[in-house]
Amino acid sequence: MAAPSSRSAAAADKRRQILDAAIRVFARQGFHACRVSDVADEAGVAYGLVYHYFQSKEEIMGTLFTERWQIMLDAIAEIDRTQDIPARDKLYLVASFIIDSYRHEPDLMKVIIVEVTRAANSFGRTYLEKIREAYDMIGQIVHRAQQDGSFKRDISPDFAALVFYGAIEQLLSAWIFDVLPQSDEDFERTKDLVVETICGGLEDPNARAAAVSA
Amino acid sequence: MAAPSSRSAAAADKRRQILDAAIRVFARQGFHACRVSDVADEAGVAYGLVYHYFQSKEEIMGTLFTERWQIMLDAIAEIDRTQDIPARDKLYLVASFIIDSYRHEPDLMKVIIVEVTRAANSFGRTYLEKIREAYDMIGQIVHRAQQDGSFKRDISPDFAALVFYGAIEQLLSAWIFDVLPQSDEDFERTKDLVVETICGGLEDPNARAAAVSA
Amino acid sequence: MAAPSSRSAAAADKRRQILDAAIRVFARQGFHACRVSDVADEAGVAYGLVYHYFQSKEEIMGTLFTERWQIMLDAIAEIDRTQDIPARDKLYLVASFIIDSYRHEPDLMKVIIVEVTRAANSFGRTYLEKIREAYDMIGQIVHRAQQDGSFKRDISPDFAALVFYGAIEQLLSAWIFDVLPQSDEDFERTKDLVVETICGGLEDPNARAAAVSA
Amino acid sequence: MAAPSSRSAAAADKRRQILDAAIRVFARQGFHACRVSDVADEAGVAYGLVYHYFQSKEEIMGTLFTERWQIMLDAIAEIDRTQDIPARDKLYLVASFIIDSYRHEPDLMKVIIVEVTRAANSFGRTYLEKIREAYDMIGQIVHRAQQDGSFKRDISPDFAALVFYGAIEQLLSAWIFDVLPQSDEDFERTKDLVVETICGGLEDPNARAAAVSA
DNA sequence: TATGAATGAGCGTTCATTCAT
DNA sequence: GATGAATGAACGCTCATTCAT
Repeated sequence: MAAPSSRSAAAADKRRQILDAAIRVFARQGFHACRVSDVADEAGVAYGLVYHYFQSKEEIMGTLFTERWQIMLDAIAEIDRTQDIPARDKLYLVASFIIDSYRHEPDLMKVIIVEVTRAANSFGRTYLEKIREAYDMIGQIVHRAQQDGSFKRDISPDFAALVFYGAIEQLLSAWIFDVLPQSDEDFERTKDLVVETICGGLEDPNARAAAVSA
Repeated sequence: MAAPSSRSAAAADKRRQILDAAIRVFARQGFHACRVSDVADEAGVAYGLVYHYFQSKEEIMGTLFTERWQIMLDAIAEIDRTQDIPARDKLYLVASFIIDSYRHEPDLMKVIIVEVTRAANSFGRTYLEKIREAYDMIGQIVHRAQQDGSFKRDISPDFAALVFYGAIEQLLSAWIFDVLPQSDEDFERTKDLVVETICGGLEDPNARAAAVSA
Repeated sequence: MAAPSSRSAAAADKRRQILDAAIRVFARQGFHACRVSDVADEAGVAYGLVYHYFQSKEEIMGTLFTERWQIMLDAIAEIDRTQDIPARDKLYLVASFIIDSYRHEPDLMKVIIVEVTRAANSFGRTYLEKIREAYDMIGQIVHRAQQDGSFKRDISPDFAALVFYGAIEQLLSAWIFDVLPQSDEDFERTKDLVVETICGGLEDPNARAAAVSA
Repeated sequence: MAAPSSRSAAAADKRRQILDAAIRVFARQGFHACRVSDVADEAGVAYGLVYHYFQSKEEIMGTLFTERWQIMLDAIAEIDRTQDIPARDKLYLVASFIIDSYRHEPDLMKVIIVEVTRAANSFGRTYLEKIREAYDMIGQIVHRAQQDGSFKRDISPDFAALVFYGAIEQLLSAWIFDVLPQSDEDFERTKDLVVETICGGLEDPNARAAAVSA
């Protein structure tokens, strides 16, 4: 394909600059605490240009969320589509994708988590349907695992999805709040542990078996 | 008369009226989207009276959170203090207390969850220490269960606490978003299931055993 | 005369307490920057009691000014009435009275100078007539001195009064601003010097005489 | 075209419009009694534009004072720098400059005198150092006159400066209060008289000589 | 007389959005 | 596309004053 004309390429650049600046500013100050001029300043563009590319401050946030969330939805769908791997491994891949997203783009993920998925009074409500698509796909994974007998059937898939996603989001929040260490090793161990906790449970099966047999 | 002096009683009443009104208004409109005058109107008092009892809009929120969160901390401490009941049952009681809090005071719990514990850019940061006290106590319960052998030792107590609390908060969020049914039966089943999921895991132990033995 | 009943005496006490507190508060914070409650707190009385004794915050200021200014007017009138002392000595007595007023009641004088006589946009306008009475009396002293030949006739008495009073007020301002030393000796020397300056002039008469004779 | 670029010229115009409007509004209503919207209305600009050019209402006042006071300081410095004119003539030029400032820009000078130099509790304190620079320069003029023998040495230059400036300010206040006539002739005569009073004194030297010789 | 809770108008400031150039 | 001046509605907070007790 032919490269876009330099004019539109430059335009796309400016638009991207604004979005990238918004990620940093929203992450640093929070959506409500920052001004549109802060975004423009961070992007190094004129105030009014923000309104040339976006209808409103909200639209910037919406663009950031929609772009990124769709990437995650696609990734989960891809994971789910893969045949012949156990549900536990699929959940591991989902956790892995989300945690790596945070690892590689902490500002963007912070913004999405803090300002959208956990903000029930503002964007959370607005993008509820998109957010739920993620839960639904996770629920699908659980559902199939129950069909093939690997997961217990007494926990509804939707419920399991909420618990699984809630656990991951809480871990991301802890990183965002800077109350958990964030080395590469920590990220990797967290992937294992969250899946182990949700799939395997906290209880020691031997202890239980022992208690039963006793 | 048994009633307290009419003066101080009336004063306390007005303060309470304002706090109760704030719960409803914050729950309905969100902290940032509502005005102080909305709270005053809802309480049926003059604008200025709000500032007679509270220094700022923030202080109202802080008062609501601190009051209620302390009740929860006390309840968890009490549960933890009880001897001779299994960790799983302690976690059940914790989940039960939180879920019943929501059941009986949904507006207040909505406000606390949405505006404080999940609001990393505003009150969440401010009250981080208080919030973490809850995680710590849950972590203590897990820690003792690992000591007595009932819980596996390969998951750190702090990690387990985050997962457990995150799961519950996500369930509350689902109710707040009105995407889960909220009958008494639903609340009761949720208590069981969240504990069963976190403690027992999603996987079918028999399937695993079968797979292993196969 | 019989003493007032204890009730009215107590009442007078409270009123006085409020006035004295107002002097301190107005001096410390300024009339506009302080609240009525600051005055009540300083006086150790209930908020509402201030409004029992005074119609408004302005009335407190007015009372303070009127009380004190009248004392000064009476003093100047008394000085002026005295026969057989030179005009220069009368002006010395006037300067002395004002400076001693500041020496003994700096807060009260600060309030009167800063909040009334120099506040052209508020109380200064309101009490203009009372303020001018002081100028007029000083003008009278000058006028008589011109009649008896001790003062030159080419400077109008009103003009001379403005200059004389303006000089004193500027000196008080310097003390209020704390840019001039305030020992008893400083106060005494100032009395002499301000009169010497205004009556005798800054120029060295010998130098002038020498220049003329040269 | 000889005019500056329309953009920056327009911008500068608006800023000037606001400052000029502020002079009129502050003079008419007083700084504290007027609202920012009064200034905007008087300037014929939108409310928010005031905050585009100035950080706060206080900054407008500060800008007006600083601009104008510096002009006066420069003028006094220039007068002081002139060689070979008697101190009395230098003081005449200083008085002349200040009085002409009032004559030509009465609103601005009213604002500066009433809201800054005589407002010990607000701007007066803030700009104390700048205000004192004027006194210091006047004191310098007196100091040199004492060195060359034309002025008596028993009055400290700082003291003389306060008396001189205080006298002028009191005269300006009288004009501001509208209690002195303000024809061109009045302004001119006042220049002479204030210098004659302060330098030559109120007393008739002949009378004194006569008294002494008698 | 004494209290302090109750009232509500008023104002400085912010900032998303628009628009002329 | 790009700029940044211009707009004005909105809101938190203050505080003089009133009033029920």
